[in-house]
Amino acid sequence: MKYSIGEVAKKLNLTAYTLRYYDKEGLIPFVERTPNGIRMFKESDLDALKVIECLKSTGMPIKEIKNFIDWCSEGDASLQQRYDLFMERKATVFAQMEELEKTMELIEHKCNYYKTALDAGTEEIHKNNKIEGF
Amino acid sequence: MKYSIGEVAKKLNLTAYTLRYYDKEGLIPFVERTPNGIRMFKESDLDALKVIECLKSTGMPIKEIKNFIDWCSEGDASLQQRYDLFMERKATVFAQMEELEKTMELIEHKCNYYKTALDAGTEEIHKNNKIEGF
DNA sequence: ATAAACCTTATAGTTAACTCTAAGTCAAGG
DNA sequence: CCTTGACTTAGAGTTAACTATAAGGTTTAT
Repeated sequence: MKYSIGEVAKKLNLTAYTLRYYDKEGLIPFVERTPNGIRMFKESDLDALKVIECLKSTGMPIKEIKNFIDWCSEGDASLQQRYDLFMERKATVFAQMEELEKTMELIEHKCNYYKTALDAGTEEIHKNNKIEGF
Repeated sequence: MKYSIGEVAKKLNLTAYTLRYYDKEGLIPFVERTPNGIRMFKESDLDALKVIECLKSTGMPIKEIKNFIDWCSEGDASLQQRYDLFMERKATVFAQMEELEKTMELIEHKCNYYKTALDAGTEEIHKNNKIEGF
């Protein structure tokens, strides 16, 4: 099964513009074309795009993702680099999770703060509390 | 205890440029000045900045954060809006956590994939596996 | 008293990641 | 045959969030 750029855009919740931009940036050099130049995405191309989106969601910039794509076409010589890359990403994502936990704690604290204030009808209820200044 | 813009920048791991930018965007209207116009940050201003950084880390754009800051100076009339804002943020952060879990799963899968390939000396080891295409 | 190290303003420049426009090609349906 | 709609390219425009510059003022240490 092959897909047009519009179909892939829909499937992956991207735009055709974005996919052409990725192509221009060298992220999807493996996508084949019809004789008249139209991109034909294979199933494996979709898998690759999912990995690209995964890396992007970890905050990796497109230029670094391109390095990884380049390594992929270098074959076994780059296996160590690619392993290292994912191990480093794993650490990054772990740090992001911890960061997000802390964010959640403050958000929940604020939810409670405003719930209490709302129940009391005024924020004054917190004004004695030296810890909660804002 | 009062702090200069440079001290606050260091404390919160921002730059003085960023803090002046926040001020220009109306994020910190409560920061007072010396008679000759120099910003003097109070302890409570640091707390406010921490909340701003927290909201920012949830992906909230600066203009929306400004709305919240405006609500804060409106007093009790905006308690409901502020409560709603944090409840909505809570849902957002929860969704981000779930997203990050999925990302982590794919990353860990890739770590294993490359570990196996590295041990075998070649990526060929995965070529029979129809599920793992990339 | 003079240089270093801060601060101020207004405004211009940068960066990443899109996002869109213009001009044109191509295949299918009425 | 001709229109519709999806595709192509090159290149320009957008946006958010900084980031830096220029020109100048103030405070502190020698």
